[in-house]
Amino acid sequence: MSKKNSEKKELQIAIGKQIRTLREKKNIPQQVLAASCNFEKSNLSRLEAGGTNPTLFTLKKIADNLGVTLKELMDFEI
Amino acid sequence: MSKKNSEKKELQIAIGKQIRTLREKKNIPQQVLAASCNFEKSNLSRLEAGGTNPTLFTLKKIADNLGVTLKELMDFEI
DNA sequence: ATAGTATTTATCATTTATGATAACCACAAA
DNA sequence: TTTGTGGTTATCATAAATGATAAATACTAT
Repeated sequence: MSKKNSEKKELQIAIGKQIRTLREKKNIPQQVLAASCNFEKSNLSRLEAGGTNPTLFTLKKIADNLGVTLKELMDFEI
Repeated sequence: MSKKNSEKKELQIAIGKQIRTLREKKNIPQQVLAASCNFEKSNLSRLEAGGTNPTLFTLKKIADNLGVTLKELMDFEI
């Protein structure tokens, strides 16, 4: 695995944790957040686990449905 | 075109403008930023024009090479 | 006119995010 | 036990982001 790809993976894990943290802070189940974002719970689980490199639009839907701005969603460490 | 897709397009245009604004503020040519991010100038042009919905990793590379945080990169309207 | 720099646009191949479904695990409550 | 809730994991197809190349436009300077 190249350096590039491990950086990518780290980033995915970081955003996943950030989403999970914000979601749990609001006591919203994955199912509920996923539904309001119009995606499957399985796919949100994958995202929170760091399994994908989300697009901006995906992040925007999540931010909106968590009641935070994109800027706030991006406020996490490396 | 669905509402969903026009929202997506608006978002793409907004992030494109934001990247261009930050890049021009630093007087960095597309070519140079693209090279430091390891992608083609043509693809950066496409991105700044709102032609794609970038992934988080792409945004991170751009933020890093513009000398801003992801949070700062996401500080734009809509 | 020519050369150099910056950008745009089009196109095509490849990789990957997302959509979608299903089966599974853990736990608590009836 | 069974039912319900919350979450995970695997898999597959499809849409789309990215990689890569080429050609065109625009503008400046020599």
